[in-house]
Amino acid sequence: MARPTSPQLTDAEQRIMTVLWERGEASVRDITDALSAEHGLAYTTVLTTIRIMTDKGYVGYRKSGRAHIYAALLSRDGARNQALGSLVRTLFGGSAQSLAQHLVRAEKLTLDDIEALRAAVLEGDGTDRASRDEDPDGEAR
Amino acid sequence: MARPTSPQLTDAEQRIMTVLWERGEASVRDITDALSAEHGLAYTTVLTTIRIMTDKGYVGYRKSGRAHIYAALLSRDGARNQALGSLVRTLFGGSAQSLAQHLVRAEKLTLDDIEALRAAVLEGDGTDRASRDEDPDGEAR
DNA sequence: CGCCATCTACGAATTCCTTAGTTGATGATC
DNA sequence: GATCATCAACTAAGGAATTCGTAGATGGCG
Repeated sequence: MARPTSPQLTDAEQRIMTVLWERGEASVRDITDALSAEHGLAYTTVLTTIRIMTDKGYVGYRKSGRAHIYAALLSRDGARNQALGSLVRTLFGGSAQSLAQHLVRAEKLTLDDIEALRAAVLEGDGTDRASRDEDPDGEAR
Repeated sequence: MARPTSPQLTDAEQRIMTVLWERGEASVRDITDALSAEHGLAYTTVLTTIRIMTDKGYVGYRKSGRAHIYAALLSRDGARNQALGSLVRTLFGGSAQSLAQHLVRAEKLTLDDIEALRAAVLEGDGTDRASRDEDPDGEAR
């Protein structure tokens, strides 16, 4: 009767995932170094967090000598879908359109941005979608 | 050295906030009844949660007889900005445009939706923005 | 006026998250 | 081959979040 396990990535998990998504693979040392710029985390802190992420099935690893080389098992696109879906559901009544309107009202989207959106939807309206190069994601396993 | 206080609304807080935003005002009994459909929460659970929210300054109340009538001190728009900003920062490299492109690729935005966005940005490009009736928010205190 | 229902306040129990230290194994270096 | 550095595993600690029970106050009704 306590807090249930979050279905979302926690902050610490998010930080590590971002590094993995950017690099494809990384050792705990790599991650610790990459995060040391902004967050001065101890090596063991990263190690513990990534062990939990392994338990949760978020990351996998292969052995390279004594070290483990980790890689994301969740795609960035999947995480984006998950997070966006949750946000749309809880704060925007389930309407992605409502979210987009909010971005416009908050002036986070310019007219040029919207033109680019239209170009994207017109280009990808056929049978082949998700084959664009706008943002090189898709490194799911 | 522990988890820092979340700057975001937690799940339980989010649920209650939604009720308050929809109703404007509500007693603990009202909220408990409203949430009983989906979540079978005990009266005291809601009471405790809303007490914490009061401590955090998220909600205020007025006394009505023996009961407290609560109201949100955070606007839904403010919460949306906060949550969206955080999401864009962590998962979309700070680019709202990138988020919007993701919605298009995931087919969450139709061409009509995008046309509506353009209409909105064209309409509200002057000095008067946030005076639209698309979505009746804005019930900040 | 006394009883009952309802409300708030307080705190307990539990799980989770975050951070980090200690320990034992393992590979490299000399 | 012995020592030293590095790595994973285990342990620990403390605060946050979520849930709900108990107790005291208070207002309504007979």
